[in-house]
Amino acid sequence: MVSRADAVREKLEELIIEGAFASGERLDETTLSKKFNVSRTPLREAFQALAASGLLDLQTRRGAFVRHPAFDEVIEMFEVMAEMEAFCGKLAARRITQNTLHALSETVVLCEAAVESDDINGYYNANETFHFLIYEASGNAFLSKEARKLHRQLKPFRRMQLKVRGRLNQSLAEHRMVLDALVAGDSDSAADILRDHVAIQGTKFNDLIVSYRRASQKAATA
Amino acid sequence: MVSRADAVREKLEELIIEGAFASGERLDETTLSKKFNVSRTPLREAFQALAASGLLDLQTRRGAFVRHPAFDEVIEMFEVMAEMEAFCGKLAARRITQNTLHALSETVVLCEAAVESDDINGYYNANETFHFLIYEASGNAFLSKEARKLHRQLKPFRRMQLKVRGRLNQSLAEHRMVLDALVAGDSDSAADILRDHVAIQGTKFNDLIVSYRRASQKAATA
DNA sequence: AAACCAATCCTTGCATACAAGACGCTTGAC
DNA sequence: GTCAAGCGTCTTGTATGCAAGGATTGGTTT
Repeated sequence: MVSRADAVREKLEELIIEGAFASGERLDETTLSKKFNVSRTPLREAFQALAASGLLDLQTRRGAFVRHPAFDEVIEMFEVMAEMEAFCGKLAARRITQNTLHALSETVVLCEAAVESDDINGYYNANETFHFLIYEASGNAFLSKEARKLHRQLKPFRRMQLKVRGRLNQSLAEHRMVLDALVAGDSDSAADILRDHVAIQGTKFNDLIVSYRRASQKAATA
Repeated sequence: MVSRADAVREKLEELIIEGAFASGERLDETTLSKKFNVSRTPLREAFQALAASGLLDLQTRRGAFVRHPAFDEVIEMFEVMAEMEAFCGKLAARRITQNTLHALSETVVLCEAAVESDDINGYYNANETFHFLIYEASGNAFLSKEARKLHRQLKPFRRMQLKVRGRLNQSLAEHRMVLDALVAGDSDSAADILRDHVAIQGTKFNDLIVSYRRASQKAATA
Protein backbone atom coordinates (compact mmCIF):
# COMPACT_ATOMS: atom_id res chain seq x y z
CA MET A 1 0.00 0.00 0.00
CA VAL A 2 1.12 3.51 -0.74
CA SER A 3 0.31 6.17 1.83
CA ARG A 4 -1.31 9.44 0.83
CA ALA A 5 1.77 11.27 2.01
CA ASP A 6 3.83 9.30 -0.50
CA ALA A 7 1.40 9.96 -3.30
CA VAL A 8 1.40 13.67 -2.51
CA ARG A 9 5.19 13.76 -2.35
CA GLU A 10 5.45 12.13 -5.73
CA LYS A 11 3.01 14.50 -7.35
CA LEU A 12 4.55 17.58 -5.77
CA GLU A 13 8.03 16.49 -6.74
CA GLU A 14 6.92 16.16 -10.33
CA LEU A 15 5.34 19.61 -10.27
CA ILE A 16 8.44 21.23 -8.82
CA ILE A 17 10.82 19.55 -11.24
CA GLU A 18 8.55 20.43 -14.14
CA GLY A 19 8.82 24.02 -13.02
CA ALA A 20 5.17 24.49 -12.11
CA PHE A 21 6.23 26.79 -9.29
CA ALA A 22 8.46 29.82 -9.38
CA SER A 23 11.75 29.57 -7.55
CA GLY A 24 11.33 30.87 -4.04
CA GLU A 25 7.57 30.60 -4.19
CA ARG A 26 5.91 29.78 -0.91
CA LEU A 27 3.66 26.72 -0.89
CA ASP A 28 0.54 27.24 1.14
CA GLU A 29 -0.43 24.19 3.17
CA THR A 30 -4.16 24.83 3.20
CA THR A 31 -4.39 25.59 -0.51
CA LEU A 32 -2.39 22.55 -1.51
CA SER A 33 -4.18 20.23 0.88
CA LYS A 34 -7.44 21.27 -0.76
CA LYS A 35 -5.95 20.80 -4.21
CA PHE A 36 -4.81 17.27 -3.38
CA ASN A 37 -7.85 16.45 -1.26
CA VAL A 38 -5.85 15.47 1.78
CA SER A 39 -5.45 17.03 5.19
CA ARG A 40 -2.44 19.10 6.14
CA THR A 41 -0.80 16.21 7.97
CA PRO A 42 0.21 14.05 4.99
CA LEU A 43 1.01 17.21 3.06
CA ARG A 44 3.45 18.30 5.73
CA GLU A 45 5.04 14.87 5.66
CA ALA A 46 5.52 15.28 1.93
CA PHE A 47 7.13 18.68 2.58
CA GLN A 48 9.61 17.05 4.93
CA ALA A 49 10.61 14.49 2.35
CA LEU A 50 10.98 17.09 -0.38
CA ALA A 51 13.10 19.25 1.89
CA ALA A 52 15.35 16.26 2.50
CA SER A 53 15.96 15.88 -1.22
CA GLY A 54 16.63 19.58 -1.54
CA LEU A 55 13.59 20.65 -3.49
CA LEU A 56 12.02 22.63 -0.68
CA ASP A 57 13.39 24.97 1.90
CA LEU A 58 11.49 24.65 5.18
CA GLN A 59 11.66 27.66 7.40
CA THR A 60 10.26 27.35 10.89
CA ARG A 61 7.05 29.31 11.33
CA ARG A 62 7.47 30.82 7.89
CA GLY A 63 6.63 28.08 5.47
CA ALA A 64 7.90 25.88 2.67
CA PHE A 65 9.68 27.59 -0.19
CA VAL A 66 10.42 26.08 -3.57
CA ARG A 67 14.11 25.75 -4.03
CA HIS A 68 15.42 25.44 -7.52
CA PRO A 69 19.13 25.06 -6.96
CA ALA A 70 21.03 28.20 -7.85
CA PHE A 71 22.96 27.96 -11.09
CA ASP A 72 26.26 27.97 -9.24
CA GLU A 73 25.07 25.04 -7.21
CA VAL A 74 24.04 23.13 -10.32
CA ILE A 75 27.52 23.61 -11.74
CA GLU A 76 28.94 22.25 -8.51
CA MET A 77 26.57 19.32 -8.64
CA PHE A 78 27.65 18.45 -12.17
CA GLU A 79 31.25 18.59 -10.97
CA VAL A 80 30.47 16.01 -8.29
CA MET A 81 28.31 13.93 -10.61
CA ALA A 82 31.19 13.70 -13.09
CA GLU A 83 33.48 12.32 -10.43
CA MET A 84 30.84 9.95 -9.14
CA GLU A 85 30.15 8.54 -12.59
CA ALA A 86 33.85 8.17 -13.17
CA PHE A 87 34.13 6.12 -10.01
CA CYS A 88 31.12 4.01 -10.95
CA GLY A 89 32.72 3.38 -14.33
CA LYS A 90 36.03 2.48 -12.75
CA LEU A 91 34.43 -0.13 -10.52
CA ALA A 92 32.05 -1.32 -13.21
CA ALA A 93 34.90 -2.04 -15.65
CA ARG A 94 36.16 -4.56 -13.12
CA ARG A 95 32.88 -5.96 -11.88
CA ILE A 96 30.35 -5.82 -14.71
CA THR A 97 28.67 -9.06 -15.82
CA GLN A 98 27.97 -10.31 -19.33
CA ASN A 99 24.27 -9.81 -18.80
CA THR A 100 24.63 -6.18 -17.86
CA LEU A 101 27.00 -5.58 -20.76
CA HIS A 102 24.33 -6.96 -23.02
CA ALA A 103 21.65 -4.74 -21.50
CA LEU A 104 23.98 -1.77 -21.86
CA SER A 105 24.54 -2.34 -25.56
CA GLU A 106 20.78 -2.56 -25.98
CA THR A 107 20.32 0.89 -24.50
CA VAL A 108 22.91 2.15 -26.96
CA VAL A 109 20.79 0.73 -29.78
CA LEU A 110 17.76 2.49 -28.34
CA CYS A 111 19.74 5.74 -28.20
CA GLU A 112 20.72 5.32 -31.83
CA ALA A 113 17.08 4.86 -32.83
CA ALA A 114 16.11 7.95 -30.83
CA VAL A 115 18.80 10.05 -32.51
CA GLU A 116 17.60 8.82 -35.93
CA SER A 117 14.06 9.99 -35.27
CA ASP A 118 15.19 13.08 -33.35
CA ASP A 119 13.25 11.82 -30.33
CA ILE A 120 14.67 13.75 -27.40
CA ASN A 121 12.44 12.07 -24.84
CA GLY A 122 13.28 8.64 -26.14
CA TYR A 123 16.97 9.43 -26.00
CA TYR A 124 16.54 10.86 -22.57
CA ASN A 125 14.99 7.68 -21.20
CA ALA A 126 17.44 5.30 -22.81
CA ASN A 127 20.24 7.54 -21.58
CA GLU A 128 18.97 7.26 -18.04
CA THR A 129 18.84 3.48 -18.24
CA PHE A 130 22.37 3.42 -19.61
CA HIS A 131 23.71 5.37 -16.67
CA PHE A 132 21.68 3.54 -14.05
CA LEU A 133 23.00 0.24 -15.37
CA ILE A 134 26.54 1.45 -14.89
CA TYR A 135 25.80 2.62 -11.35
CA GLU A 136 24.39 -0.80 -10.60
CA ALA A 137 27.34 -2.53 -12.23
CA SER A 138 29.69 -0.75 -9.83
CA GLY A 139 28.77 -3.48 -7.38
CA ASN A 140 28.51 -0.88 -4.64
CA ALA A 141 24.85 -0.53 -3.68
CA PHE A 142 25.45 2.58 -1.59
CA LEU A 143 27.29 4.32 -4.41
CA SER A 144 24.61 3.30 -6.85
CA LYS A 145 21.91 4.75 -4.63
CA GLU A 146 23.72 8.05 -4.17
CA ALA A 147 24.50 8.32 -7.87
CA ARG A 148 20.88 7.76 -8.74
CA LYS A 149 19.84 10.42 -6.26
CA LEU A 150 22.17 13.02 -7.69
CA HIS A 151 21.28 12.02 -11.25
CA ARG A 152 17.67 12.59 -10.37
CA GLN A 153 18.33 15.99 -8.88
CA LEU A 154 20.11 17.06 -12.04
CA LYS A 155 17.36 15.73 -14.25
CA PRO A 156 15.75 19.03 -15.30
CA PHE A 157 19.10 20.62 -16.09
CA ARG A 158 20.37 17.68 -18.10
CA ARG A 159 17.23 17.83 -20.14
CA MET A 160 17.85 21.50 -20.96
CA GLN A 161 21.25 20.98 -22.45
CA LEU A 162 20.23 17.92 -24.46
CA LYS A 163 18.30 20.29 -26.67
CA VAL A 164 21.46 22.02 -27.80
CA ARG A 165 22.04 21.20 -31.47
CA GLY A 166 24.43 18.36 -32.16
CA ARG A 167 24.65 17.34 -28.53
CA LEU A 168 22.58 14.19 -29.05
CA ASN A 169 24.98 12.77 -31.59
CA GLN A 170 28.00 13.63 -29.50
CA SER A 171 26.45 12.10 -26.42
CA LEU A 172 25.70 8.92 -28.32
CA ALA A 173 29.30 8.67 -29.51
CA GLU A 174 30.44 9.01 -25.90
CA HIS A 175 28.12 6.20 -24.86
CA ARG A 176 29.70 3.95 -27.46
CA MET A 177 33.16 4.74 -26.14
CA VAL A 178 32.09 3.99 -22.57
CA LEU A 179 30.65 0.68 -23.66
CA ASP A 180 33.86 -0.22 -25.48
CA ALA A 181 35.96 0.59 -22.42
CA LEU A 182 33.72 -1.55 -20.22
CA VAL A 183 33.84 -4.45 -22.66
CA ALA A 184 37.62 -4.17 -22.66
CA GLY A 185 37.62 -3.99 -18.87
CA ASP A 186 39.71 -0.84 -19.04
CA SER A 187 38.79 0.87 -15.78
CA ASP A 188 40.90 4.00 -16.18
CA SER A 189 39.62 4.71 -19.63
CA ALA A 190 35.99 4.04 -18.63
CA ALA A 191 36.40 6.44 -15.72
CA ASP A 192 37.93 9.17 -17.86
CA ILE A 193 35.36 8.98 -20.62
CA LEU A 194 32.46 9.00 -18.19
CA ARG A 195 33.96 11.90 -16.27
CA ASP A 196 34.22 13.98 -19.42
CA HIS A 197 30.83 12.82 -20.63
CA VAL A 198 29.19 14.26 -17.54
CA ALA A 199 31.48 17.24 -17.10
CA ILE A 200 30.60 18.39 -20.58
CA GLN A 201 26.96 18.48 -19.54
CA GLY A 202 27.87 20.90 -16.78
CA THR A 203 29.82 22.99 -19.26
CA LYS A 204 26.96 23.01 -21.74
CA PHE A 205 24.61 24.00 -18.98
CA ASN A 206 26.94 26.83 -18.03
CA ASP A 207 27.04 28.02 -21.63
CA LEU A 208 23.28 28.00 -21.67
CA ILE A 209 23.06 30.14 -18.55
CA VAL A 210 25.61 32.62 -19.82
CA SER A 211 23.71 33.05 -23.05
CA TYR A 212 20.47 33.41 -21.11
CA ARG A 213 21.98 36.14 -18.96
CA ARG A 214 23.38 37.95 -21.96
CA ALA A 215 19.97 37.86 -23.57
CA SER A 216 18.18 39.20 -20.52
CA GLN A 217 20.82 41.87 -20.04
CA LYS A 218 20.36 43.03 -23.60
CA ALA A 219 16.63 43.09 -23.06
CA ALA A 220 17.09 45.14 -19.90
CA THR A 221 19.35 47.76 -21.48
CA ALA A 222 17.36 47.99 -24.71
CA MET B 1 13.31 29.29 17.35
CA VAL B 2 13.79 25.56 17.28
CA SER B 3 10.69 23.44 16.90
CA ARG B 4 10.01 20.50 19.17
CA ALA B 5 10.25 18.21 16.18
CA ASP B 6 13.82 19.41 15.63
CA ALA B 7 14.72 18.97 19.25
CA VAL B 8 13.29 15.45 19.26
CA ARG B 9 15.12 14.59 16.05
CA GLU B 10 18.41 15.73 17.50
CA LYS B 11 17.96 13.78 20.69
CA LEU B 12 16.82 10.63 18.90
CA GLU B 13 19.67 10.84 16.43
CA GLU B 14 22.12 10.98 19.31
CA LEU B 15 20.52 7.99 20.96
CA ILE B 16 20.60 5.92 17.79
CA ILE B 17 24.20 6.76 16.97
CA GLU B 18 25.21 6.04 20.55
CA GLY B 19 23.65 2.64 20.11
CA ALA B 20 20.91 3.05 22.68
CA PHE B 21 18.65 0.90 20.52
CA ALA B 22 19.24 -2.51 19.09
CA SER B 23 19.50 -2.76 15.36
CA GLY B 24 16.10 -3.52 13.89
CA GLU B 25 14.32 -2.49 17.06
CA ARG B 26 10.92 -0.96 16.50
CA LEU B 27 10.37 2.48 17.99
CA ASP B 28 6.95 2.89 19.49
CA GLU B 29 5.41 6.28 18.85
CA THR B 30 3.31 6.43 21.99
CA THR B 31 6.09 5.31 24.30
CA LEU B 32 8.61 7.73 22.86
CA SER B 33 6.19 10.65 22.76
CA LYS B 34 5.61 10.12 26.47
CA LYS B 35 9.34 9.88 27.09
CA PHE B 36 10.01 13.18 25.30
CA ASN B 37 6.83 14.85 26.56
CA VAL B 38 5.58 15.74 23.11
CA SER B 39 2.64 14.54 21.07
CA ARG B 40 2.95 11.98 18.33
CA THR B 41 2.93 14.61 15.59
CA PRO B 42 6.38 16.18 16.14
CA LEU B 43 7.73 12.73 16.92
CA ARG B 44 6.53 11.44 13.59
CA GLU B 45 8.16 14.40 11.86
CA ALA B 46 11.39 13.51 13.59
CA PHE B 47 11.00 9.93 12.33
CA GLN B 48 10.67 11.24 8.79
CA ALA B 49 13.86 13.26 9.08
CA LEU B 50 15.79 10.36 10.57
CA ALA B 51 14.57 8.06 7.82
CA ALA B 52 15.86 10.56 5.29
CA SER B 53 19.33 10.39 6.78
CA GLY B 54 19.18 6.61 6.83
CA LEU B 55 18.99 5.99 10.55
CA LEU B 56 15.44 4.71 10.54
CA ASP B 57 13.54 2.44 8.24
CA LEU B 58 9.92 3.55 7.96
CA GLN B 59 7.55 0.81 6.92
CA THR B 60 4.00 1.76 6.08
CA ARG B 61 1.53 0.62 8.70
CA ARG B 62 4.26 -1.32 10.46
CA GLY B 63 6.40 1.24 12.17
CA ALA B 64 9.82 2.80 12.45
CA PHE B 65 12.77 0.45 12.74
CA VAL B 66 16.26 1.38 13.84
CA ARG B 67 18.63 0.85 10.99
CA HIS B 68 22.28 0.46 11.82
CA PRO B 69 23.86 0.10 8.42
CA ALA B 70 24.85 -3.49 7.72
CA PHE B 71 28.56 -4.15 7.79
CA ASP B 72 28.66 -4.65 4.05
CA GLU B 73 27.05 -1.29 3.58
CA VAL B 74 29.57 0.38 5.86
CA ILE B 75 32.38 -1.04 3.77
CA GLU B 76 30.70 0.35 0.68
CA MET B 77 30.31 3.71 2.35
CA PHE B 78 33.99 3.83 3.20
CA GLU B 79 34.75 3.05 -0.44
CA VAL B 80 32.71 6.05 -1.53
CA MET B 81 34.06 8.24 1.24
CA ALA B 82 37.62 7.50 0.11
CA GLU B 83 36.85 8.63 -3.41
CA MET B 84 35.01 11.70 -2.17
CA GLU B 85 37.88 12.76 0.04
CA ALA B 86 40.28 12.19 -2.81
CA PHE B 87 38.24 14.51 -4.98
CA CYS B 88 38.03 17.12 -2.21
CA GLY B 89 41.80 16.93 -1.86
CA LYS B 90 42.31 17.22 -5.58
CA LEU B 91 40.26 20.40 -5.76
CA ALA B 92 41.62 21.75 -2.49
CA ALA B 93 45.21 21.47 -3.69
CA ARG B 94 44.32 23.93 -6.40
CA ARG B 95 41.98 26.21 -4.49
CA ILE B 96 43.07 26.28 -0.85
CA THR B 97 43.92 29.65 0.73
CA GLN B 98 46.82 30.54 3.01
CA ASN B 99 44.42 31.01 5.89
CA THR B 100 42.97 27.54 5.55
CA LEU B 101 46.44 26.05 5.17
CA HIS B 102 47.35 27.69 8.42
CA ALA B 103 44.23 26.38 10.15
CA LEU B 104 45.00 22.91 8.80
CA SER B 105 48.50 22.87 10.20
CA GLU B 106 47.07 23.89 13.54
CA THR B 107 44.80 20.86 13.60
CA VAL B 108 47.86 18.71 12.88
CA VAL B 109 49.51 20.21 15.96
CA LEU B 110 46.39 19.39 17.97
CA CYS B 111 46.50 15.84 16.65
CA GLU B 112 50.13 15.53 17.69
CA ALA B 113 49.28 16.67 21.20
CA ALA B 114 46.41 14.19 21.35
CA VAL B 115 48.66 11.33 20.27
CA GLU B 116 51.23 12.33 22.91
CA SER B 117 48.65 12.11 25.68
CA ASP B 118 46.88 9.13 24.12
CA ASP B 119 43.69 11.19 24.02
CA ILE B 120 41.49 9.39 21.51
CA ASN B 121 38.63 11.84 21.83
CA GLY B 122 40.93 14.79 21.36
CA TYR B 123 42.43 13.19 18.31
CA TYR B 124 39.02 12.35 17.05
CA ASN B 125 37.84 15.95 17.21
CA ALA B 126 40.96 17.49 15.69
CA ASN B 127 40.77 14.84 12.97
CA GLU B 128 37.24 15.88 12.15
CA THR B 129 38.21 19.53 11.87
CA PHE B 130 41.12 18.57 9.62
CA HIS B 131 38.86 16.77 7.20
CA PHE B 132 36.08 19.35 7.28
CA LEU B 133 38.60 22.06 6.44
CA ILE B 134 39.66 20.14 3.37
CA TYR B 135 36.06 19.63 2.27
CA GLU B 136 35.52 23.35 2.61
CA ALA B 137 38.74 24.13 0.78
CA SER B 138 37.48 22.20 -2.23
CA GLY B 139 35.60 25.36 -3.09
CA ASN B 140 32.58 23.26 -4.00
CA ALA B 141 29.87 23.89 -1.42
CA PHE B 142 27.72 21.01 -2.62
CA LEU B 143 30.59 18.56 -2.44
CA SER B 144 31.53 19.85 0.98
CA LYS B 145 28.00 19.34 2.27
CA GLU B 146 27.75 15.81 0.92
CA ALA B 147 31.17 14.89 2.27
CA ARG B 148 30.23 16.15 5.70
CA LYS B 149 27.04 14.15 5.60
CA LEU B 150 28.78 10.93 4.74
CA HIS B 151 31.55 11.62 7.24
CA ARG B 152 28.88 12.02 9.89
CA GLN B 153 27.19 8.77 8.96
CA LEU B 154 30.48 6.93 9.28
CA LYS B 155 31.26 8.55 12.60
CA PRO B 156 30.59 5.62 14.92
CA PHE B 157 32.54 3.20 12.73
CA ARG B 158 35.53 5.48 12.34
CA ARG B 159 35.66 5.78 16.08
CA MET B 160 35.83 2.01 16.45
CA GLN B 161 38.87 1.54 14.30
CA LEU B 162 40.75 4.45 15.83
CA LYS B 163 41.13 2.32 18.92
CA VAL B 164 43.25 -0.21 17.08
CA ARG B 165 46.80 -0.06 18.43
CA GLY B 166 49.21 2.07 16.44
CA ARG B 167 46.50 3.47 14.20
CA LEU B 168 46.64 6.94 15.81
CA ASN B 169 50.30 7.41 14.94
CA GLN B 170 49.84 6.14 11.43
CA SER B 171 46.85 8.39 10.89
CA LEU B 172 48.82 11.37 12.12
CA ALA B 173 51.63 10.63 9.69
CA GLU B 174 49.09 10.53 6.88
CA HIS B 175 47.72 13.90 7.92
CA ARG B 176 51.20 15.36 7.68
CA MET B 177 51.61 13.97 4.19
CA VAL B 178 48.28 15.40 3.09
CA LEU B 179 49.24 18.79 4.46
CA ASP B 180 52.55 18.68 2.60
CA ALA B 181 50.83 17.82 -0.65
CA LEU B 182 48.38 20.67 -0.21
CA VAL B 183 51.15 23.14 0.58
CA ALA B 184 52.95 21.98 -2.54
CA GLY B 185 49.73 22.31 -4.52
CA ASP B 186 50.18 18.75 -5.76
CA SER B 187 46.59 17.75 -6.50
CA ASP B 188 47.25 14.19 -7.66
CA SER B 189 49.33 13.36 -4.67
CA ALA B 190 46.85 14.98 -2.25
CA ALA B 191 44.07 12.94 -3.81
CA ASP B 192 45.99 9.67 -3.62
CA ILE B 193 47.08 10.10 -0.03
CA LEU B 194 43.62 11.07 1.12
CA ARG B 195 42.04 8.16 -0.77
CA ASP B 196 44.35 5.70 0.94
CA HIS B 197 43.96 7.44 4.28
CA VAL B 198 40.22 6.82 4.20
CA ALA B 199 40.30 3.48 2.43
CA ILE B 200 42.52 2.11 5.15
CA GLN B 201 39.82 3.00 7.68
CA GLY B 202 37.41 0.81 5.76
CA THR B 203 39.97 -1.97 5.70
CA LYS B 204 40.63 -1.67 9.41
CA PHE B 205 36.92 -1.71 10.06
CA ASN B 206 36.62 -4.83 7.95
CA ASP B 207 39.43 -6.49 9.91
CA LEU B 208 37.62 -5.63 13.11
CA ILE B 209 34.40 -7.22 11.91
CA VAL B 210 36.14 -10.37 10.74
CA SER B 211 37.84 -10.81 14.07
CA TYR B 212 34.54 -10.18 15.84
CA ARG B 213 32.85 -12.85 13.78
CA ARG B 214 35.65 -15.32 14.37
CA ALA B 215 35.38 -14.70 18.08
CA SER B 216 31.61 -15.18 18.18
CA GLN B 217 31.90 -18.28 16.01
CA LYS B 218 34.44 -19.77 18.38
CA ALA B 219 32.14 -18.96 21.27
CA ALA B 220 29.25 -20.65 19.49
CA THR B 221 31.10 -23.86 18.68
CA ALA B 222 32.83 -24.09 22.04
C1' DA C 1 0.11 -31.99 18.19
C1' DA C 2 0.31 -28.82 14.59
C1' DA C 3 -1.67 -25.75 11.49
C1' DC C 4 -5.00 -22.58 10.04
C1' DC C 5 -8.61 -19.30 10.68
C1' DA C 6 -10.92 -15.72 13.12
C1' DA C 7 -11.63 -12.17 16.35
C1' DT C 8 -9.74 -8.74 19.16
C1' DC C 9 -6.37 -5.54 20.33
C1' DC C 10 -2.78 -2.56 19.30
C1' DT C 11 -0.42 0.66 16.31
C1' DT C 12 -0.07 3.54 12.63
C1' DG C 13 -2.17 7.00 9.16
C1' DC C 14 -5.05 10.84 8.64
C1' DA C 15 -8.24 14.60 9.93
C1' DT C 16 -9.36 18.29 12.64
C1' DA C 17 -9.24 21.42 16.45
C1' DC C 18 -6.47 24.53 18.98
C1' DA C 19 -2.34 27.39 20.18
C1' DA C 20 1.23 30.43 19.08
C1' DG C 21 4.19 33.06 16.15
C1' DA C 22 4.76 36.12 11.99
C1' DC C 23 3.25 39.51 8.85
C1' DG C 24 0.50 43.35 7.43
C1' DC C 25 -2.37 47.09 8.10
C1' DT C 26 -4.03 50.89 10.44
C1' DT C 27 -3.65 54.57 13.41
C1' DG C 28 -1.36 57.95 15.95
C1' DA C 29 2.46 60.85 16.94
C1' DC C 30 6.30 63.63 15.62
C1' DG D 1 4.26 63.06 5.26
C1' DT D 2 6.64 59.45 7.35
C1' DC D 3 7.77 56.21 10.74
C1' DA D 4 6.72 53.31 14.48
C1' DA D 5 3.88 50.67 17.43
C1' DG D 6 0.05 47.85 18.34
C1' DC D 7 -3.60 45.05 17.04
C1' DG D 8 -5.76 41.75 14.06
C1' DT D 9 -5.54 38.19 10.81
C1' DC D 10 -3.40 34.47 8.65
C1' DT D 11 -0.39 30.49 8.71
C1' DT D 12 2.28 27.25 10.80
C1' DG D 13 3.21 23.99 14.84
C1' DT D 14 1.15 20.72 18.04
C1' DA D 15 -2.34 17.85 20.28
C1' DT D 16 -5.83 14.65 20.02
C1' DG D 17 -9.53 11.86 18.21
C1' DC D 18 -10.93 8.52 14.93
C1' DA D 19 -10.47 5.03 11.34
C1' DA D 20 -8.10 1.35 9.07
C1' DG D 21 -4.67 -2.14 8.72
C1' DG D 22 -1.48 -5.61 11.08
C1' DA D 23 -0.25 -8.75 14.57
C1' DT D 24 -1.22 -11.87 18.13
C1' DT D 25 -3.69 -15.17 20.53
C1' DG D 26 -7.01 -18.56 21.21
C1' DG D 27 -9.94 -21.95 19.37
C1' DT D 28 -11.10 -25.40 16.14
C1' DT D 29 -10.09 -28.89 12.86
C1' DT D 30 -7.33 -32.32 10.72
